[in-house]
Amino acid sequence: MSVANPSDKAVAILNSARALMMDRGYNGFSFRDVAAEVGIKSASIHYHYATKADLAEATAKAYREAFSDAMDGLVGLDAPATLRAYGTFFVTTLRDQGGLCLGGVLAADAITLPDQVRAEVISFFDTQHDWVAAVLRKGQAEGGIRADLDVDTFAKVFVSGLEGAMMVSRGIRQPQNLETVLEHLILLARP
Amino acid sequence: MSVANPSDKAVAILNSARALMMDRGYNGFSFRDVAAEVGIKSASIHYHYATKADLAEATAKAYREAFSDAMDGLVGLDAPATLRAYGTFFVTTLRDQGGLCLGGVLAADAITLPDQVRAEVISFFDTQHDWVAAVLRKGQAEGGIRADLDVDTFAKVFVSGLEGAMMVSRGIRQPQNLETVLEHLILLARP
DNA sequence: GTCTATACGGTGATAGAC
DNA sequence: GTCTATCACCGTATAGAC
Repeated sequence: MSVANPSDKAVAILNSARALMMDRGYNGFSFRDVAAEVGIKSASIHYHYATKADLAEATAKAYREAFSDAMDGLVGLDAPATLRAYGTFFVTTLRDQGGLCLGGVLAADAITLPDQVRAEVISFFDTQHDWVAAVLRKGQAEGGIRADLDVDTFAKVFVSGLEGAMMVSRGIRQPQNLETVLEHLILLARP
Repeated sequence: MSVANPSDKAVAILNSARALMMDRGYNGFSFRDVAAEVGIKSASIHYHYATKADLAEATAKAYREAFSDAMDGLVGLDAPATLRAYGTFFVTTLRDQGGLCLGGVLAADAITLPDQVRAEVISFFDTQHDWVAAVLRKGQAEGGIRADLDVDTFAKVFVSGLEGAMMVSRGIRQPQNLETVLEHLILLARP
């Protein structure tokens, strides 16, 4: 059922673009790739998204919002467990889809991105850094996080550590390396 | 002077390919880009390197060897200072050339890489992890590194943290963020 | 060693029929 | 909304003259 507002096809295109970009980056996917997955012709995609920049921008925005919703769903856990659940988003993506974080992929491609997509990347990491820092701050108050930690800086180490570990782990064909890095990062934050 | 063994042009092509790949990734540079920089036609590149895969492989191999030589030059420093000098390789690359580590860029592009290039990526990170772990182990013996640290795991956190921070820092247009992450990683390793 | 010329597939994008 | 047809590139790669 459901009335399907922004058109089912538009959503299908967005999902396909997201999966392809997480796998191969902005320069590694084409309208024809998306068309083949969705079951339409590449020309038809332009009806929903005028340009590749528009498609990538919409994809990045939807990803950022969905990621924020997922983070907001992490309640009722102490700080270390929250960090673990957050990191498990990355672990699951790599293990189940073989893909990277869309934010990280686009950051790597940043130089070649249209401005509007680049702006989404900046917004994505601002959100991530702020959210992780807030978790750490609460953890310090509860005693689960080292009291002498600079939370804003450690948040950046944590996020960049996970992003880098995703790429390196996939690159060296050792996906389980990501989990190792995640657990060690959490360990470093504990008292 | 100098007799110039592997042909000056071949070296110039390699250097151009390295800079372009560090900036835009494997799928973001072309034979025509290299040709324009070196001052020849793109067809002439094929005389030195038959295919793009061959060129990328040779570039990655030269990068890995040059990086190893640079690491071997870091002697006479204690462990924290060695880690700082190592991390400064990354900081300098980002600040002076605006480029990323070639290993990290290729890891991000790993899915789309020819096998021979992918193999170089694996070799690169094996070298990095082993070298950093050895520095940490020596540091533990000297007392400059936390004795309870799992050096093999922290080495991976350190390398992935720098790789991720390079991409994120450039992506959000805050290159100085890389230095912040580097210093914090060193701090976390100290007793 | 480098050139010109060219082959040939992939790419984003548009026009216009249905 | 989706299609076919087409465009104007750009990509790697090759053949053969110089």
